[in-house]
Amino acid sequence: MKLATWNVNSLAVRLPQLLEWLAAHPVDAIALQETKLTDDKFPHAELLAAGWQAQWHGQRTYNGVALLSRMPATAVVKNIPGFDDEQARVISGTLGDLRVVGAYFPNGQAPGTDKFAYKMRWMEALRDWLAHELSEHPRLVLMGDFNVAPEDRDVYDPVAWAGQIHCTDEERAHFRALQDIGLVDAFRLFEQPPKSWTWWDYRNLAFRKNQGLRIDHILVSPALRQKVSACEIDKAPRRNERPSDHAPVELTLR
DNA sequence: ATGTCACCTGGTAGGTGA
Repeated sequence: MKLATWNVNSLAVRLPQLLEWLAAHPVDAIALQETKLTDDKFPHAELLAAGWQAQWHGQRTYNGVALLSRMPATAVVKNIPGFDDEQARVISGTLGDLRVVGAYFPNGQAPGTDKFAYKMRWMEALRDWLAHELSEHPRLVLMGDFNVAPEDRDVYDPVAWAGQIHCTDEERAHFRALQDIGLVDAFRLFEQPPKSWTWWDYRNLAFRKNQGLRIDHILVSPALRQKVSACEIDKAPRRNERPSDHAPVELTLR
């Protein structure tokens, strides 16, 4: 069983690259973020023609998430139940005996802003909801663009980024709160190359200089931890012409 | 290098968000 997550930064622009990547990577499901499409514009016919079932939750201009899978997802839930939110950021579904939660965490802009406060509220609501979900779905995967670099080793220049958005103590505390309910960062279950990032700014020749952050993650529940056999970042799509600023992350389960 | 990209409005440029 293989799962993946990818912030495509506009599915309208990136659909050909997504289909190309999926054709070369035999995943069973992929969570997408920043589709930036209203639901009526979602390319479900094109995806179906390529063999992909899809569930989606979009909005105009910003955000938007989707869950593509070879088998149809059941018990689909959009956003965080009980958390009133106009932004489309979460989509969940069941695949076999696996509960999959795909999420696009708020960016947060900068500490002290309203958007940062929203990010903190949102992460707290996600954690509270997932604590309950885990009791009903022991085999659960949370994956997506977390917009949090959990540790200094997830940042190309931790000194320059200290206290900056994605790297603040508050964001990292909320990330640890997800770990406190049992979720495990699958990437860190394995020895990984140093300077492993999932996002590189479009500006400043950041990708060429490998100046990035690891902010896209796949977290697994305790029941799945022993089943994880690999977790890898695929940098290759970041070298495409007109790439997303994020790379996909892939998980292999026994 | 405040260096790009995507999307919107309302156009052939400027603002917002990331």
